[in-house]
Amino acid sequence: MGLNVYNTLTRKKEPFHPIEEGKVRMYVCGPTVYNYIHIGNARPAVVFDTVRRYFEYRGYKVNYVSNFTDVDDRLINASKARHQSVPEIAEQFIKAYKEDTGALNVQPATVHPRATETMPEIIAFINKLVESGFAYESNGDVYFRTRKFKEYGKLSHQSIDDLKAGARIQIGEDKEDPLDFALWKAAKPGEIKWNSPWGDGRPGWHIECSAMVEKYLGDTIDIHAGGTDLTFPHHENEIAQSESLHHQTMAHYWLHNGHIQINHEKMSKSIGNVILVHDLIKKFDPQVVRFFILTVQYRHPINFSDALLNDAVQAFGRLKTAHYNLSHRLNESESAANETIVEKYRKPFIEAMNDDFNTANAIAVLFDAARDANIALQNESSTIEELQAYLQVLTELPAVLGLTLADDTDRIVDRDVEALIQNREEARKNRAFDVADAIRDQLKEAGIILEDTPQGVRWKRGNV
RNA sequence: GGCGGCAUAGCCAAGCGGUAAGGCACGGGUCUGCAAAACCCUUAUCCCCGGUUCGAUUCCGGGUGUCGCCUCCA
Repeated sequence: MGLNVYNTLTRKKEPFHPIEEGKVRMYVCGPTVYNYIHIGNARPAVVFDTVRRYFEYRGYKVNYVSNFTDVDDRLINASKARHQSVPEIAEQFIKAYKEDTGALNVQPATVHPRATETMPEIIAFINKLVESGFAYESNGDVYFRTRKFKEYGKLSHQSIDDLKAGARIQIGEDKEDPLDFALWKAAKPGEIKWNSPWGDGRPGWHIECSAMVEKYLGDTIDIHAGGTDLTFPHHENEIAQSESLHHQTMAHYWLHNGHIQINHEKMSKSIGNVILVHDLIKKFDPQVVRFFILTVQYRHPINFSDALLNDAVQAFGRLKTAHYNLSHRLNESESAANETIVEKYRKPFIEAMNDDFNTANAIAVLFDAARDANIALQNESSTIEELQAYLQVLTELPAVLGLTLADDTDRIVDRDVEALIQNREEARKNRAFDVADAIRDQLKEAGIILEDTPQGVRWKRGNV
């Protein structure tokens, strides 16, 4: 069975067929860089990074493009508030974005285009729309003639007349129709601006994505993705712009991730419940945050809370412990993994991911492997090849999800600790358990937890 | 008002025609000098009412609850 993906356009799961054999062209709408990213921004980054990793795992070459919106109203407002220029603010938060997503083990995109660096293409795009009658200039602004694009509403499955009720015209706008949207906005005095055939100004939000997709990926791409809220109007508008110009499908598959909620309600500034990644990863291991995000199918909403994250800490710890205990037992020994065992978990994992990237089920396979590994670990007759296979499974499969179970703590202990462990072993041999237990308590105070196993003492760092 | 998602054990979450994966927590047990880690066992009238079917958590209709988009918010 091949890969099936849920397509917002058709509201169905469809078999995935790339335009070009063995290659995937995908575009993911990126952030507006006027602040640190919140966990809602992190979800698409993590989810679609996982999609990308899975494609690569299956042998595809992925051209992954994700933009930075580095000029818009919010950046201009931030610029005024902070008395910094728009480029300065953008630069600062692009850097922060890379740090935060990097911590979540999100790989950099193949290309991260910026709106301000795509200006010639954006202006040319608008120009062609004006020439073909799909757009018109009005007092220095340029608007898209929405009704002229007959398929408008096909992505969000809304009829144009239903949409009309919700459309509004802002003060100062001069549209022919309330549904029309801005491609270019005339600069107000003092605002950052670029020269264009319609006077100084800056691009509207939707046009940058159309221009970037065209520039970096072509007229038709495989996958276009983003948060569910982007379905309308952002993606609908992108389709209108690109397809009225190119006369061909903009993207074959439209993927949208569900939102993150706090206490079962929307995370928003007005409610004051926004959680920044920047802050969250001070409290929780970023890997756990990524793991937690992936425990839920990407299209469904996720509720966030410390209690839920703490459960995830426990769950993820179980996986890490299994990996660590395998490594400890295998120590330095180099041996081939038993392929039959590896396949036993690889197969259901792939099956899960093939079903619209069902990471929840994929993670369940990881837990099955961990349990079986623990059993094998207790069984004295287990062969090195078998144990090596479990280690392989618990390395290879998590990596597809962007997770690493390998122990990353500092394994170097100072000589005093080393000596204490030795002393305790001596004491235990002599059945001087009070002495041994005292040493164990002492080390526990110092954050080192000892575990006795048939293969000798094993230690790990831990709090309490 | 238009469009859509969701409702499964104490909690989180898969499954989506043949009487329920996985995780966290709780309780009991095994192993251990004692622990730790681990393993085993235990825990579900799948929101309600109709319908289709030999059979429905799974499909259809209705209802209730809940979340969201229709405001350049991922």
